[in-house]
Amino acid sequence: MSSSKLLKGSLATIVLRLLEEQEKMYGYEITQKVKQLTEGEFKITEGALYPTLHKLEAEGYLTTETQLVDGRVRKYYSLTKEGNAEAKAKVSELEEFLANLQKVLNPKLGFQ
Amino acid sequence: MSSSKLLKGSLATIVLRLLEEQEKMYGYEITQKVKQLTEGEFKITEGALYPTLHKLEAEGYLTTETQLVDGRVRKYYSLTKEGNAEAKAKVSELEEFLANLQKVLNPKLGFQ
DNA sequence: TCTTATACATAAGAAAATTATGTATACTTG
DNA sequence: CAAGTATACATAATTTTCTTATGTATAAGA
Repeated sequence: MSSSKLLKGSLATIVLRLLEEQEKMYGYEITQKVKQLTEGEFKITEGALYPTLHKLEAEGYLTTETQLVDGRVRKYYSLTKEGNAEAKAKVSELEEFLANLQKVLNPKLGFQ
Repeated sequence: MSSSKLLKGSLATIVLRLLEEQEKMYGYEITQKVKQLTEGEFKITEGALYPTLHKLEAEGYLTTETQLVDGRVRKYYSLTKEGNAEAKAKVSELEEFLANLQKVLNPKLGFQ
């Protein structure tokens, strides 16, 4: 994820979350969707995305299906049953993390 | 930061933010403060914290002052003028990042 | 006396990015 | 029609930022 180099470790969660919302997505589509949702702020790099997709597939969370569209290959990814559970787990783990991060960033009440 | 291995890249921001709130803090104190603010959820490891403090000092964002308290050495860190600006910059950068992350995690309205 | 807490530090290794590079097709524009 | 941009995949080298392990040292509590 470029454009801020923050939040390393959230890419897999983002991918899983998007696939909860949309049955099948291919890599390039994911980069464009994230770009669109964040109005250009997040730019997922291919060097980060493809290894992440391959890893999630190797772990059994995603399955693939290749299609030829307009003379170009597209590799569609979908959640497996385990991937669905993993998506829920990762998203709530991330949300808990973000809630705790807020506590540290806004410690107004925490300091006496 | 242990306990979730998420959010790599936010530790320096957390340190700068805490020092905005509290003039002087020493390393161990920072680990305890974060632990307290997150009710034990974030455990900043020394292997992550000390190199981060040293880097921020080398970059001119922090100054140090060593004190001997109860027979033990404490190295207090404070924000420099540049550190103050960097703290504001890093915190708002992180907050923008979090806002964008929310857009991706809750894309209900983004999908047609 | 032994364990836990306080307090610093560094080194080896792992994880997860960035940056660079490569291949290939389709579309647009001068 | 040539060149650049967009689409679409992939991998390798490097960098950043952690975790884990280790080391030193003092103080307090059991």
